[in-house]
Amino acid sequence: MPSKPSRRETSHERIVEVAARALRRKGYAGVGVADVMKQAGLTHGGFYAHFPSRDALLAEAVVRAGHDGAALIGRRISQRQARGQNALRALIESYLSDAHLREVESGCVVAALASEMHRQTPALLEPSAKCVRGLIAVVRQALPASGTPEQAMVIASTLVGALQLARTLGANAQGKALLAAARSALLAQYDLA
Amino acid sequence: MPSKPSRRETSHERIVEVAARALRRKGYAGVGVADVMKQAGLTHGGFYAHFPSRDALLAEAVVRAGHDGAALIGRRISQRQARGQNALRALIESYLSDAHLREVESGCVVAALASEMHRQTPALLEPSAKCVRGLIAVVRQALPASGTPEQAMVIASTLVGALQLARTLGANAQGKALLAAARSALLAQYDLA
DNA sequence: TGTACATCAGTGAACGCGCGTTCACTGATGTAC
DNA sequence: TGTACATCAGTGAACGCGCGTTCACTGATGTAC
Repeated sequence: MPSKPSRRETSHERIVEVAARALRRKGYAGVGVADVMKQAGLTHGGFYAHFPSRDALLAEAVVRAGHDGAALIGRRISQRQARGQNALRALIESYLSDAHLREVESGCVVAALASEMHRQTPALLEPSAKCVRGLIAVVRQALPASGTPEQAMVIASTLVGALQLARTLGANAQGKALLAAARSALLAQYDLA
Repeated sequence: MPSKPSRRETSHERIVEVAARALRRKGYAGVGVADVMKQAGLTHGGFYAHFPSRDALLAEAVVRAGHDGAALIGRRISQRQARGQNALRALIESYLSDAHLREVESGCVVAALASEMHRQTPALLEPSAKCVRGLIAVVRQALPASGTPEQAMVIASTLVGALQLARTLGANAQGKALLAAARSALLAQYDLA
């Protein structure tokens, strides 16, 4: 069993958690050392006792955001499955929900950052690409046994694209209409309507 | 007919063009005044004779990037149609081509910026959202007469998402495989395979 | 259990750099005659 | 067509601010006896 975490460990944890949220809300460039430390209840000077550089924090934050986002969606999917819903339908309706449209900072990191990922340095690109592969793997698991890896990639693309376009149009009628269109198209395509 | 543009006008034009490319290559935050002016063959001091602020340049650059990207894809589509290809197929194969995977700075601005758009100030969000609507309209026009606005939104989502995920995985086997999967899935769905 | 000391997480002032912005000045364009 | 002058685009130095990073110091945690 894990022993009680040290003061240092709990601080580290808190910093990464704050950064993982800031990352999704404001993008890679939007994560500031002083800001993150303040939100974690610390002063900026102590930062370098935890991380060698801002980039090192970002790398941890990407991984953390990936796990957190996946966990949130995972819980939503489980709830729906507990009510007897098919796995793929649960994924589609959770991912393309009005809630996820609004929850940028706690939602899927791929939807939050996809267009910025490819221009990051290798130290950030690698964990970011891992998040993309992770999302595709999640979709793959929700597919019926007959599902192919190619289908998983295409569904992941539609999920990410639809959420991003909807967020740009706004959490209003326009954005919600786009999400609804994507939901029903995907459900129809897999005979889940 | 338009008269010969003044020195001022050609400079302005050049600045916006450079900015529109920088915007797609490096994102909203990556467009620097000094950098853009230098690439346009000018010194940074002269910037404020052309624009009241960096934000004003960005607003023009978003619009310009939208037009430029659409024009490039438009030319590719026309070429394919001239060879007798169906409009929708031409769009899908142009947008999800290996060339577009690499051409970030001259390609579709929505794919280049979608995950950052929703966090911009209204002055930038508005033209950005217009780019999204423009892309959906382009898809709509490529659809057969029986096509619905909802179908256009979903196809646009898949195009944007697939290009972004492929770019994150890299312009290598992985990225190209994702693009190919999205291409054949969309073509199959509309009986164009 | 209590005291003395060593270790260590966190503080806050300071530094340097990059970037947006300003401004006095220069050199080129173009108009008047 | 040529000259004199006014206008205007562009130059480059300078300013202020924010941000990542450093560092000497403080106060809390925890160990030894």
